[in-house]
Amino acid sequence: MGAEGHADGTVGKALDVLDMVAGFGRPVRFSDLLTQSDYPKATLYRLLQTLTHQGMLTLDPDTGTYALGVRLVRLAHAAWAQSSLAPIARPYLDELARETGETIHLAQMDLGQVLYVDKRNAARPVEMFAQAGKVGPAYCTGVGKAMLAYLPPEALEAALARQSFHRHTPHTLASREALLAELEAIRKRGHAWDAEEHETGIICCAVPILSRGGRVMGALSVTSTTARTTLEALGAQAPMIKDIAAKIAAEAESWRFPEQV
Amino acid sequence: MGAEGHADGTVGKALDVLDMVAGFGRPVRFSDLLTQSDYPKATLYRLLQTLTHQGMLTLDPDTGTYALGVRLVRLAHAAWAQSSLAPIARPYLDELARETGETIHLAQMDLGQVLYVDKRNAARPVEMFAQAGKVGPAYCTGVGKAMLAYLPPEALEAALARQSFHRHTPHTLASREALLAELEAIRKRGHAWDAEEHETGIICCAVPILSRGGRVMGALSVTSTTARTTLEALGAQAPMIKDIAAKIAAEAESWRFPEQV
DNA sequence: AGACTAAGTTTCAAATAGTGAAACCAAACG
DNA sequence: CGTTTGGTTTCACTATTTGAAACTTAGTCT
Repeated sequence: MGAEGHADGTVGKALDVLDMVAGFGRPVRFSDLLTQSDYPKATLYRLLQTLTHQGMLTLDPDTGTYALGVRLVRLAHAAWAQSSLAPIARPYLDELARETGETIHLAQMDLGQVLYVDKRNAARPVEMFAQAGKVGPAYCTGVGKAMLAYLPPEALEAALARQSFHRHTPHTLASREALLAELEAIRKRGHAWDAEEHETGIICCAVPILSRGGRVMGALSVTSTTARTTLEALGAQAPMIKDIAAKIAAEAESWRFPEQV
Repeated sequence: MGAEGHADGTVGKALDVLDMVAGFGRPVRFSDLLTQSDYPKATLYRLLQTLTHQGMLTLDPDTGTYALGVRLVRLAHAAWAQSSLAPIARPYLDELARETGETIHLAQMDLGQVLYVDKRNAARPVEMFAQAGKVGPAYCTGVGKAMLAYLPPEALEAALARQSFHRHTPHTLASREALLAELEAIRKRGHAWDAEEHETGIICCAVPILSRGGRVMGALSVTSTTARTTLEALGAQAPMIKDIAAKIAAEAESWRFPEQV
């Protein structure tokens, strides 16, 4: 993590620092950040000061460590409520979870990565904050591939450039070419598989959530294990998943959902 | 909403804009923001552009409206996990909810306002994102007063300056003086009441979560209704609530929790 | 103790990035 | 078809940001 591309302006740098702090996943000291970043000492120092003053970071005076501030949590609540599909999709996810009894994921695209914005766990009650907000790779997950397949050329290109193509399992499509072929197949088929490409034993069936104009708004998936079911059996559910995705899309449409990269 | 005090530097302004967009609670057009803010057209325009480019905002090309971006959701996940008391307090909240059967709130201080970081609803299962992240007034809520009472002088002063002292109910302490007297009483008593000061019929008992050094880390409250119970009955629970708060504090201490304003 | 080192904070002139009034453009309106 | 409304771009002016280096603590080692 860290070492972002090119941050435009002071704001970009500040946000970059924010990401960096987030990346550590624990309170960090000034010097930790200094070694990570390319910013010179004084610059980084002032950025941290500003962010702290703004409440985006908090500084523990005793240990001299920085952590993400609560202002972020507040902003995020608003972000989740207004900018993600989650609040709209909520009742539909419940329905799908009831119908299938499997794990449900709702995801959106965030800078070439998959961002899970909501989830239903087969057994447990929902625990949102703890689950949503996680990110995952796009090239080897059902939701990721479902979205990639319907991205417009430039956006796809940008997303592909950000894929790492790590071979998680023997089934992972670990090259650009293999992935492109699969995307073509997904467009033909209308839904995406995850055939143990990310984790052995885990399979899923995913469909994109498309606006009327064909814009990718997100993706929806039903996940299970090879122990419990097969790809074919999951595939039988595809029409229902597609149906739910369409309902979500229709409702989101009326909210005129903004474009995702 | 909007019209923040004085934003230091470009970063401050950008974050200010972010807050403003969040404040609307729906996608906003450029001109909506323009009328709200004091920033001149061009400045606001460039800020929006930068934020959009950074993924903190998204711009719907069709409607020309801005909404909070998904990057925030991602950041928030990290913030919630690493910087709030919530993950630590989780099991204790469960315990308290089981014991009391009432609604439980866990809050922290955010720029003079109360930020709810977790919640247990008497009946329903937890629904985090939808509930946490909300803010409320400090001067007329149990958790707010519990925290104010133990703030160091300068921080209290800063917080007081941000209170609006709106008279929500006939019981609201709607002046600085009345509030200060109550804070003194809270310190004596060791816990705070909300005696229908925010909403008629709603009462609660709240205690601060204090670090070993006496720093305010957050507050914990048990809420009920006048229909179901009385302040006195709630007061009987105070020792237990305090006990749980102490446990949370102790565990947080080992994580060396950072200072809150 | 005294000398060394690591970690964080401050300085200051140079350079860059941000500012905002005003001009411009485009689409919607009457 | 001229006008208004809403959004984008320009450009000279300025304030902010920059970062090497100097400085200050607070530990550590001998």
